[in-house]
Amino acid sequence: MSTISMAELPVLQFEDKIVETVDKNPVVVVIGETGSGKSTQLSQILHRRGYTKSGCIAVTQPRRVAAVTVSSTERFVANRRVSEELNVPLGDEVGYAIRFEDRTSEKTIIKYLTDGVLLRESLSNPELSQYSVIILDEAHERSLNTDVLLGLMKRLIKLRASNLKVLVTSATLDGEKVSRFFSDCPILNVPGKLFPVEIHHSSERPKSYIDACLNKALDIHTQEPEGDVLIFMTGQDDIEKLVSRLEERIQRLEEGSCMDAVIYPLHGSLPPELQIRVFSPPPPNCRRFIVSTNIAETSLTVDGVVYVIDPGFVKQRQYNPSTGMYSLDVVQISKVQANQRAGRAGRTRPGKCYRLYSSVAYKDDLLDATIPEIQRSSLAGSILYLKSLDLSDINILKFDFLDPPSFEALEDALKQLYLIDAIDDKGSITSLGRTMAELPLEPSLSRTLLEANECGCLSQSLTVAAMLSAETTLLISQSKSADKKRKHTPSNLPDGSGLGDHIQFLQIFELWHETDYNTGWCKENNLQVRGMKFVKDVRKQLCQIIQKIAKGPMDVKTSKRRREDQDYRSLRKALCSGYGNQLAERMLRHNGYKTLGFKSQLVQVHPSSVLRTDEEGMFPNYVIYHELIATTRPYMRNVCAVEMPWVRPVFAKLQNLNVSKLSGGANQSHEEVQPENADVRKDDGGGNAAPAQPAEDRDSKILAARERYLARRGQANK
DNA sequence: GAGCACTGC
Repeated sequence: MSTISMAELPVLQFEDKIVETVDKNPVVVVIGETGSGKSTQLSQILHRRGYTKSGCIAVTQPRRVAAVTVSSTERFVANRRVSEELNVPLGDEVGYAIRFEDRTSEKTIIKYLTDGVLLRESLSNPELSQYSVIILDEAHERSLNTDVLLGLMKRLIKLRASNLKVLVTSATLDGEKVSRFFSDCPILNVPGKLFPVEIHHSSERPKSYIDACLNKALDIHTQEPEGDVLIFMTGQDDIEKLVSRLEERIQRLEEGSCMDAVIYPLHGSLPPELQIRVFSPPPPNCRRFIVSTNIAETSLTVDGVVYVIDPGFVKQRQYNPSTGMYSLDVVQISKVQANQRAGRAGRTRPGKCYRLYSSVAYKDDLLDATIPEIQRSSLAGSILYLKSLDLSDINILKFDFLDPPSFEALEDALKQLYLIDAIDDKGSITSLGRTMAELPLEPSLSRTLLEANECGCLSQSLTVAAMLSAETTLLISQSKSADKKRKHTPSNLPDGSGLGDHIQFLQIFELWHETDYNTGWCKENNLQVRGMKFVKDVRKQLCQIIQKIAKGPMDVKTSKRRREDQDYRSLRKALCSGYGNQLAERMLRHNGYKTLGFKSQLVQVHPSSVLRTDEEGMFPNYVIYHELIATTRPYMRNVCAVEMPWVRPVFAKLQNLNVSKLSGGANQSHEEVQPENADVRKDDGGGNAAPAQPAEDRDSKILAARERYLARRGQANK
């Protein structure tokens, strides 16, 4: 609940300046710190000044409000506030659209939406002609979708120069860069409403972060006046360790020597009822310690925090396109993140932030901004999306990104798309690819769905795709101690008939379906109710889209498994069409696997898998995997037993792969794949953009990979 | 006995 009245919002003092700048320029960067009111006021200012006469105003956000915090009518904080201030019912003049929920009407003139939803709209209306203004809010968070949108906006303002205004809100540290991207457009600075935060740096890095956090927390508790403490850790493990040690040390403090304390862990896999504890105020004369992952950096705002302890690390997922493997690494945070964390101490009154690193380290070691997601992800989905837009004036490899992904990452995406028939051997999108782009799924799953439709197991594949979309949010996480207790009470959940995790996902959902989607059943089986409901929603949405594509009813009904397909052969075959490039072959005498994709690697089945071994203790000869993830070792996560002949068609395509053709021309040289307008961005100073590889190097790599593949294929055929 | 940070169409 905000206590700042409208008149106090800093952004309003700049109204004339903002309107004048927007009038004269197609794109404006707005640097507005927390509390400036930019999310709620920019749209209203432009509405007041007539910008809604020719269309509506879109305000995009990278995410909706965390599901645990809100009632069903507050998907965006800003959204509710704007409708109140304009004194109109939500969903009329002011509406919102998120996945599964469109609360807009013909009357809507200001529309809040996630950037993913705007991308979907753009698919059916590439010029986004209904909008006169598009505000990309929180663009500094640089989500994958925001980056795609930034590129599309740059293009769109050329096409709609006369009737479109774009506003991009950003952080202090990278506003210049965004401005350069948009041909040096003006930057407006709007101050925030945060209270001052005193920053204390350590003189050196501690040997143990947990110890250092522990000591700092106790110092605060014994020496500083009241106010809650927020501590940023990298993951559940460290959080649990710190929480238990902090509890122990605080108990040992002399009674009456300081106020009471409560300690709350906070991370995404915590059940909602434990997450919301941090929103209820503490009892009187009691200090709260919140030991949290990054979730408290942007997603959840905890009121009452006065002290922040920031060790300077975060766990980050990144994709390596040359191996097709994800890794989850602990990395240093960026300056933007460090400032965001510090700001969490100044929301209600002046605060303090203790950084467990030196000011020199802040200045010299930390990157200005976090490496954008687009440089850390597999791009198959985004590339397929862009291809389906039919931007005839641009080559996909020249698409103008604020931070271009590496050539390797683009090439990897093209190869993946080719192998699942989404693009042809010249790199043009196929009709299959167009259909795949309509589905809100990663391309490999879209492909599986379409194949399953041909094989008569569409319904099952819809379930698997939906379950995989929610997967990580399904199981309620157990702390280590609870895990030990559970060992003797084995799960009643089906085991995938030993065929692997995909099949288990299918069986779980079918069982839930038989209970008529009973929430008690979820709890009994240690499944997150929210996660399972999400699966149901995704499945429903996929059904609707599939039926729309097919222009008629399809067999999408969830049903008990049919007698004639006891071993799920059709489904597992269909999976091979989507995941043919993610096939692994077991080693001769042990349970390690080697992958048979572009680059062969030694990997293990993830310990959480339900894949079963045979009488001799061996796993199946071939499996397909959903993803490779390197944690302590390289693992295949979510595997499914398959048979070699099912994958042959994909292998035949691998053999004929000519990647230079896929990327738009056999003679394409290294220079040609630079983005358009490269001149504008030569000195973007980010240094994050990975350089494109020389063409000869690429070709020799591909040749070598092909030889290895042919050698393997010879063996496999024996 | 090893382990998944956080979002989203």
